[in-house]
Amino acid sequence: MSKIKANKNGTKKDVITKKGAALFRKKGFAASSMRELADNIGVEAPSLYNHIGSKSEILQNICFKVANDFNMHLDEVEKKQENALSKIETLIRFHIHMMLDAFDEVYVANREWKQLKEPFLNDFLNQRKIYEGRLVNIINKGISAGELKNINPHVAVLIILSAVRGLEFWQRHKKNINTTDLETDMVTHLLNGLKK
Amino acid sequence: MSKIKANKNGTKKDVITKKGAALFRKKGFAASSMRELADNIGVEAPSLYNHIGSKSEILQNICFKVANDFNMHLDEVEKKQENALSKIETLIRFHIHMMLDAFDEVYVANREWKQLKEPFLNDFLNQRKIYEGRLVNIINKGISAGELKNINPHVAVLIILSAVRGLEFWQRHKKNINTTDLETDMVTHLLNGLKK
DNA sequence: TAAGAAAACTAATAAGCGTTAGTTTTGCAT
DNA sequence: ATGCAAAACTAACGCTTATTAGTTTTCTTA
Repeated sequence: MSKIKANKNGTKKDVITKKGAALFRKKGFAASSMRELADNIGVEAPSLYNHIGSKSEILQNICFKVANDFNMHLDEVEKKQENALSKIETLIRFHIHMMLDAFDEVYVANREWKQLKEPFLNDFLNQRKIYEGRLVNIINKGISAGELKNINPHVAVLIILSAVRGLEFWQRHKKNINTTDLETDMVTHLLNGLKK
Repeated sequence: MSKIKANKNGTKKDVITKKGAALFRKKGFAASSMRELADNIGVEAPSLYNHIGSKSEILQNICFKVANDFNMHLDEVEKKQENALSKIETLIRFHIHMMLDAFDEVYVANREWKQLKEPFLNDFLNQRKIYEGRLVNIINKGISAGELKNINPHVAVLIILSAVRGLEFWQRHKKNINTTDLETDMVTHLLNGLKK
């Protein structure tokens, strides 16, 4: 068959996307070449075009897959009949897990979305704006219900998202800190900052 | 004289560095071209080479200027005869001010250092490692002195640096939140997380 | 005002880029 | 075994890139 291995868990396109995410994280999208990506896969650059349409399309697939994962999870959380604090905890834990489990993809979606072309750039930014708006809503409801401190919900979202994004540095400190410890530390610290 | 304006506060090289930081922040280093940078300054691309050696040198100047500012400030803080908590507060405030006052430069140093060439890449990473080590030391002393909670100092540094870096999103939310309010909010929140 | 230096310009180069065209190889189904 | 489709290959295109060479303009200074 082909040289690009397509195991049961993914098509060849998936392999390219995965390797692309790893490369783009290491070197940045613009500084990565199709030739280098192909080399990492063990194939010549033009062969990639049997499976993908363009370099930009790889970035699109990465960014929108990540965005979709977060959106879908938020859908579920919103449906639940829980108080705001529980919802926020669930969301924080999901963010942490995404960061640890799909590190390359989340990292690229966070830092390389600028390189998306229109109309995808606009679409992506819009989705993120909406996502953050939904988070703000949850916090607002928590404040109204007397669950949370009367803080600026935008600031709260900013702090939470920033803290979780800090896990981008994770690789550098892996040796010094235990993973599950960090998760619980982070959750409790962030939640304590919100609780009334 | 020349078309590149050199006012009393900066040489022409400084102008190029400043405009470079702005461009690299907006589009990323690798996705920025010398032609576009020259265009932003109002000059042809080859003219830039009367003032700088290479594109890469611009990035080096940005990154090491930022690193130097942080290192020199930390030198001063370490000299002071203060408790750990005060030192940390001073440092947090400095980070926030750097982020707000030299936004483009700090942003680029934070996100585009990967594009540095050797030996500068190694040098930069080394400096950052040492800087973080010194922060860890301050926190460790605070713990020993009974000033701070007995937390993992690496986690503490991670959280502080991440939170401050979150100000990268600042531009998007400027309308919603007051600047000085944010600073005090951030300082108190971060310090409360450390205090015993 | 003339001389010299600083800094702009135009033109060009070599290298690398994403991508296409055309061909050959590979692997599966009959 | 044979035929077909998928996917690899080589070669090459047109474009953009950072940068250099050589020349002209601009400003400073005496």
